Formats: sequence, structure tokens, C-alpha cells
Amino acid sequence: MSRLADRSAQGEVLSRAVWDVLAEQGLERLTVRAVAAAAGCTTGLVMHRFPNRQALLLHARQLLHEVTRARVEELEASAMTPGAALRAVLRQGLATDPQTRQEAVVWMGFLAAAVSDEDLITEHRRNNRVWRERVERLTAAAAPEWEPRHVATVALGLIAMAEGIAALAAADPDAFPAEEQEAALDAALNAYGLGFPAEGREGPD
Amino acid sequence: MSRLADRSAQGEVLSRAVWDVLAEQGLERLTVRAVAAAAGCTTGLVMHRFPNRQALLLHARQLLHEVTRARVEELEASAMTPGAALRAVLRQGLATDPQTRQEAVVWMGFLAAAVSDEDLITEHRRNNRVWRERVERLTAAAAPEWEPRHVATVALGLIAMAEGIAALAAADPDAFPAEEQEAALDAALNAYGLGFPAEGREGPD
DNA sequence: GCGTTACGGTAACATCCGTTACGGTAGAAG
DNA sequence: CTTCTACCGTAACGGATGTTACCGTAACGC
Repeated sequence: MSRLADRSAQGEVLSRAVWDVLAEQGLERLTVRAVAAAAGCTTGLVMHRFPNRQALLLHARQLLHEVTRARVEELEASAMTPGAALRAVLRQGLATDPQTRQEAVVWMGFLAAAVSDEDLITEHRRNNRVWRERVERLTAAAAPEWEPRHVATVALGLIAMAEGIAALAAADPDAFPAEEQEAALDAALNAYGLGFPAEGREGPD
Repeated sequence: MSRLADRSAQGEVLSRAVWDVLAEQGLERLTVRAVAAAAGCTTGLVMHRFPNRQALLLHARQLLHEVTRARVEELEASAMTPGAALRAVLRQGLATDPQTRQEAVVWMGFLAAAVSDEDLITEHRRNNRVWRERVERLTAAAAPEWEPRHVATVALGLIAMAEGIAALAAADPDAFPAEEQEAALDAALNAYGLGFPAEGREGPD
């Protein structure tokens, strides 16, 4: 029983080691040995936990999705208004601190790895479509009078902007400080008419 | 003299081979042998043209920047208005056809490779800052009444959106067809108040 | 026409990779 | 306490990688 828990916990430790190597050494140095060293074990444990390197990467990718999904759902649940939920959910996707910056680098590494890995690209597309539907749902809730087509277009713009800012900031943190990232996000929300009601958008209440 | 031309031309051939391998096989399979095979030569020629693999990648990265810069400057020069120039320049950064989609994948591969390559990350930052200044200049020309701070914020939003859309479409072309990409860009330009003056400013209804 | 030189292909080198097989060991079962 | 089993570290293997050394060959100067 404790064995099963240990097994699962070690899978998470190894996946987080994958993230560390991906963030600090890049995809080219993402070897089984490097992951084992980052996790404080040997390649033997890694290869007993996962059938091969590809499965290890896939598990790390899925865990990354699961972690961000949990964080996003908590943000969404604790938001006061749909507009605030939309902003909070998009904001967590930026690269404004070492934590999120590392996640952005890892995210990019998985994307680059997916070019030659059918499982990774499938996982990426599935997760991205879920993410897109979430932002569309939040956008529609924040602007109930919009037509679905416009909702989808704006949601795509917001998703792309958040992802783009994260990529830019991850690669050049000094050039894109946290304040500028958030200012760009808020300016976009305001321009779309999704800013805080007090600042311009008329609310139904 | 023809020797020098051949030398330079072969450097370009090899760099384009780097792009091909990066786009079709990904960063993990970007080996000197794969590049040589894509270029139709052997590793001997590659290693005589460049001192090592890192220099080969750096040259390919620089050539990619040079090619896109030339294309962007031509678009900018032939645009009728600053607003049209801004839109054209941003539009070429999307991933709307096989050509630009491949470029987006290559761009992402270089970014992932830059994590463990000091020269590549330096080159990336320099090119990105040049790119950012260009978009800021075009934005300021399209909206002369804006304050510099707002220009910078909107330009960042536009750059991030274009880059984000390209990344999304490169990884999942079916989910992000060309029309949706352009619609998102136009919607953003309109929302910021940078749409075509002839079309006026349209509301979300 | 001939020697020289530069160019590029071939092959080898050491190293590193993913993966596999084996052995020791710690903990559970009785 | 003994036995056994599951776990994991060690070490090896075949293959691939970046890089180097060597050698044939084709172009250029005289």
C-alpha cells in the first residue's frame, strides 16, 4: 500500500526532475542520466519506473498539464466575477516570476520535443484545446452579449498573447519585466472591452 | 572569386538544411549528419565550412533573422499607410501557410536550443529587441497621438499575439486555420484602435 | 604540362546515449 | 530468525554523436 504511494510519488519526483533539466539545461541535454542526477537517483530507478525515455517525457508533460489545470481551476473558483476569473487565469500563464518563467521554458521545451514525438504532440493538442475551451467559456461569461464567433476570436487573441508574452519573457526576462507583461494583458482586456467594469465596461448589474 | 561566392552560397545551403531538419525532425534529431544528408553532402563539408556544430546553428539562426528582416522591410516599404505597414508586418509573422508554418517551427526549435547555448540566446535577444523596436515605431506612426508608454504596451501586446498565434498554429494547424489567425490579428488591431481607417471602428456586435 | 594547394569525402576516435541484464540488499512473510 | 521477493544500483552493450585526422582529387599558378 505504501509501495503504491511511493511508486506514484517517485513518478512525480522524476517528472519534476525532467522539468528541472528542461529548464536549466534545455532539451538537448535532457537525457535519462541527467534526469536521474537531478532526481538524486540512478538511471536504474528511472528505467524501472518508466518503460523508456519517451514514456518519462510523456508523464512529465501530463503532470505539467495537471498541475496548471488545478491551479487555474482554483483561480477560477475564487474569482469574484467572470471578468476577474478570465484575467486571473490568463495572468497565471505569464512568466512573471522564477516559478512561472521556468514553467514557460519547460512548456517550450516540450513543444520543441513534440516535433519528433507523436505522443507529445497529441498530448499538446489535447491540452491546448481544453485550455482554449476554458478561455472561450470565461470570455463568453464575461461578455454574454457577444456572438460566439467574436468570443472565439477574442479568446484566441488572448490565449495567443499570454503564450507569446510568456515565451518572450522566458527568453529575455530583463527586457520584459512582470509589470510590462501585466500592463500588456490589462491593455488588451481593456481594448477588447473586457476590463474591470469600473474602468469602462458596463456590467449587467 | 567564385570560390568566395561558392563558400557563402554553401553556407546558406547548409543553413537551410538546418532549417529543414529542425522543421521536419526536431531539435533532438538536429545532428551534423542529418544536416549533411539534408544538404546532399557529407559531414566533412559541414565541418570544413563551420568550426563546430554550434557555429553552424548560429549561422542558420542569423540567416533566418536576415531573411525575415528583408521580407519585413519590403512589406513595410510597399505599404500605403503606417497602419497597413503594421498589419502587413505582423501578418507575415503568423503561421498561415506551409512556408510560414515551417518558419514558426524552426523559430521555436532555435528558441529551445538557446536554453543551452549562450550564443543563440544572445542572438535571439538582439533580434527580438530589433523586432520590438520596429513594431513600436510602426505603432507610433499609426497612432501618432498616443503616449510612448501606451505605444510600447500595445506593441508588446501585438508582438506577443503574433508570436503566440504562430506557435499555436505551428503545433496544431488544423485547430488554427489561416482565416482564424488573421481574424484574431485584425480583431486585436481594431480593438486597439489601429484598424483600417476606411473601415471605421466596428463594435463587437 | 606540372607541381602545388585547397577542398571535400572517408573513416576513425572518444564520448555519450538509451536500454538491458545482472547482482546485492532491504523489507515483508511465516 | 530465516526465506523470499521486490526493488534499485552497477555495469555493460550496441549504436549514434561531435570532432579529428588522413587522403584522394580537382582547380589554379607558373
